[in-house]
Amino acid sequence: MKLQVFGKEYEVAQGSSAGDLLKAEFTEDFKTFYAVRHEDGSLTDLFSPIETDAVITPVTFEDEDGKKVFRHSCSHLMSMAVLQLYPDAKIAIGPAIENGFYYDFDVETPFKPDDLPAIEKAMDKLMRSSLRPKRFTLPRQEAIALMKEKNQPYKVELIEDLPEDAIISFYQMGDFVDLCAGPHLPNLNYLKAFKLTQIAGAYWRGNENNKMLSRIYGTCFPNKQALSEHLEMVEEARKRDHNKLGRDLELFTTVDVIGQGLPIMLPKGTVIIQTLQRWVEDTETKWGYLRTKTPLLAKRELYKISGHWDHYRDGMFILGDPDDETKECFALRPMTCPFQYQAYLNRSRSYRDLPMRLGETSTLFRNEDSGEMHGLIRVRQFTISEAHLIIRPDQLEDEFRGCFELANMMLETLGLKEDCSFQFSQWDPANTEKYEGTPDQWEYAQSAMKTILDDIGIDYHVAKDEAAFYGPKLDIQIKNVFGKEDTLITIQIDILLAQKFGMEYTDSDGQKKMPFIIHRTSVGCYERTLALLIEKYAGAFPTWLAPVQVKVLTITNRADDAAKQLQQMLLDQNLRCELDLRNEKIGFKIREAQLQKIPYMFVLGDREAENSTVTIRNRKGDNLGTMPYSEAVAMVKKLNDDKTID
RNA sequence: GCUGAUAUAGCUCAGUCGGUAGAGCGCAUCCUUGGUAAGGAUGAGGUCCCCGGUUCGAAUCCGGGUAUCAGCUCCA
Repeated sequence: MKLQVFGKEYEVAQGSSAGDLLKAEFTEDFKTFYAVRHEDGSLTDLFSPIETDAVITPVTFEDEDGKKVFRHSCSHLMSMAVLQLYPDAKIAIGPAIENGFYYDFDVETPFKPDDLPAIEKAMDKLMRSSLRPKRFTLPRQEAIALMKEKNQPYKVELIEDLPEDAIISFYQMGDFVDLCAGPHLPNLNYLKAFKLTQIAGAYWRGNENNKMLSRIYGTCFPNKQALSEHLEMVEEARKRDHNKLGRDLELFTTVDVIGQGLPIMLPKGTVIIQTLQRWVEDTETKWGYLRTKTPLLAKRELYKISGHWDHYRDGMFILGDPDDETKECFALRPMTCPFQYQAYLNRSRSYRDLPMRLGETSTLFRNEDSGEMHGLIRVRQFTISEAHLIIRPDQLEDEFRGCFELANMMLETLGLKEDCSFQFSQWDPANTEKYEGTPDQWEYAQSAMKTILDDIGIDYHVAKDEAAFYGPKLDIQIKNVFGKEDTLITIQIDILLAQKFGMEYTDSDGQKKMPFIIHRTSVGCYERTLALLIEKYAGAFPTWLAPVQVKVLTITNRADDAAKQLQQMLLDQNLRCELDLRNEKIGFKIREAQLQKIPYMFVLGDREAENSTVTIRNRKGDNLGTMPYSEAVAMVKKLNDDKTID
């Protein structure tokens, strides 16, 4: 039998394993090999016998697949340790994930953080026992019988869901047997550096109607140093967490009497949001948008027309009894669409009026479940730069492209572009109760969007069953500091709602026709955008966004009048400036300004004041030299106006 | 909504066995008026998250709520 590794061919005996060969030929590297990948991409264990000629590549920790094998093996190790300590535990699933692994258990009382050290200790002991896993397969009925015998009902359920002809494989280490497709490390003693990181509840099979299991998360690395480096990195990332940093920098706060998901923007946070908002509104105006200002609430009847009453009632704040048809009932708006359509419907429209781009800085209310809120990322009231473009069908491509370009320009200006990815959110034909419209209409809208996206040439991934109920979306996704992904910007094609609202235009041929609508945002909702900016810049915002752009520090109070004069010069240029006239040492004042992450410090003593000059320091503390007031002000003014990412 | 954890001064935290609370930083006042990472002194500041219960007595024990955090689920 022939095995080809790293382009070289070896003759091996029938029934020997890839590991046997690798161990003999690559003694030095052998310990870094975790499993092998075959030409078709499939993975097998190092210790499984090879049945046919094959071309194999060893996978290592550097390899995504290798990481998975490594960490999945560690989840088995943990599961083994848990069963040792809690023999009655029922084991569910235990995959490798992005930075580690988890395993779900059904136990009498959920695990507590205090339980983890004991589990880690048991894992350590098992690791040192140098157990080698053994793989075997069973026919379906025997597989079920084995798992019943081991009293593992979740595994029985998993096997029952496998196809009739599936090969059902198990891995055994001592008494511990787990249903598993593999592959696994050849020996437990590879797992020298692991750490159990947290405990959480998680529904069996991710369905909230199922029982909640107790999940233990962990991570592992090939050596202790890599593990501690990783843990340190996570710790560093936590320091950028907007929910902590944003409060420390006095950008926002929350109060329990106001309620969950309802942050209070403090003056500094408000300045950033206001700066963003003015920029977005001005830019949209330049790009041909008109603006509306529509009510924050409406009678239930409006939402019945739009479909929100049927599709989104649970997510709305309702004022009044929704079931009493004899009385008025209002709801706070969860989006602006049906309100803005009324502006279009104000009079009859001609094809010459289109495209009509209606923008609104709109505050929305969504009644999220209590556990969903997170800092400024997920809130119950937020403000979004929303717009609806009412267009003729022949304008769809140009207008969609325009929306994309606008969003792209804004992401670039904010410096967030490099962190974004694109998601094409489509409907699910199998889940029709969630969506309005016919399959033909969806087919039309989705293929139109696909053509445009392919034409623009962006890299996107398709997400089924993620569309809006009225149409497909291009979602621009961004990851926060913990790697959790959220939608920042969305551009949606809607060929359904115009009809519901009786929106039409008179075409050049005199016929009444139905317009298409593009729903879109240009930057994400301001709260979420602020959160991401805090994390992106670790609170050290580009000068144009910084809540305080310049702090004027005096070395002696003899410079106070000059400092006030300098501040006024900055304020006259619409720059944001604070004074620090306290009788503190200048080093102390500089340090404090640095902690506040203020981009520029203008340091003023009486010697400078005499000549109307000032010494400039940046937020790192670097001395940028001494220059006349006018020059210093102009420098900041330029950064501000150019929206430079400095 | 679900599982778990947490809640003490503006912030970070300590508070033993149930006996009405402390530190550092910050803040205020005064001294210091200076040259690049914490000058000195003095002082103010607490509904120990809220409501109930047990107790002679609750920050502490019990129940219920609220908020915050992590994760799950959800995010039209």
